[in-house]
Amino acid sequence: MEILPRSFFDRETTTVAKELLGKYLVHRIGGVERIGKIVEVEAYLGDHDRASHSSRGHTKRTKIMFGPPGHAYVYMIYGMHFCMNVVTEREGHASAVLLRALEPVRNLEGRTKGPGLLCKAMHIDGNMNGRDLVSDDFHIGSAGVGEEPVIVKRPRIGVEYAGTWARRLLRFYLKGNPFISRA
DNA sequence: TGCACGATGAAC
DNA sequence: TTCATCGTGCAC
Repeated sequence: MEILPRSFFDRETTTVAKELLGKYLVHRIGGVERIGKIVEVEAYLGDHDRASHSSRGHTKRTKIMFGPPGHAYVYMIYGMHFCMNVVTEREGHASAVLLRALEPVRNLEGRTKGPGLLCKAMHIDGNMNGRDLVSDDFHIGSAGVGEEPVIVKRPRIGVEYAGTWARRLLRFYLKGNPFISRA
């Protein structure tokens, strides 16, 4: 398995989002290596995207999104769950890809369908915010070229407040995969 | 300093 | 459909 380089993330966000499908999220902590295949993601395009946290501007919470690509943006939602994003595009362009569901591959216990459950199963919490994903113990891995996946495009979940941005087809998942958070 | 509200998940 | 639960952003 090959660690994806920073150049992978330094590209247009929807391209990165679609190409993350079928890749592997790897997290090694406390001597345990956990691996899950990414099967569902959402793209958040930048501070012009009304559904994106970065649309509020450069704040303490969103500063990671404004930073260089290839880093983890992890935030707490509803006071009890964590969600993980991968920061994309050049520094200053506040875009990211939310990881929504994983197919368990190695050492994953519990469910992985949904951004909060995914983080729990991978032992990802607020301490991981800002971590560089181009690293040995926390990264996205590629198992090499496989056959071209069939990708389904849908509106993003839980962003109804975002006006026309709520209708954009920026949620992507692998067609037919049983670990999608919801059809 | 106070307050409304989530890029959710689970229970009912 | 309702609710748990708290950090963030913005109003005052």
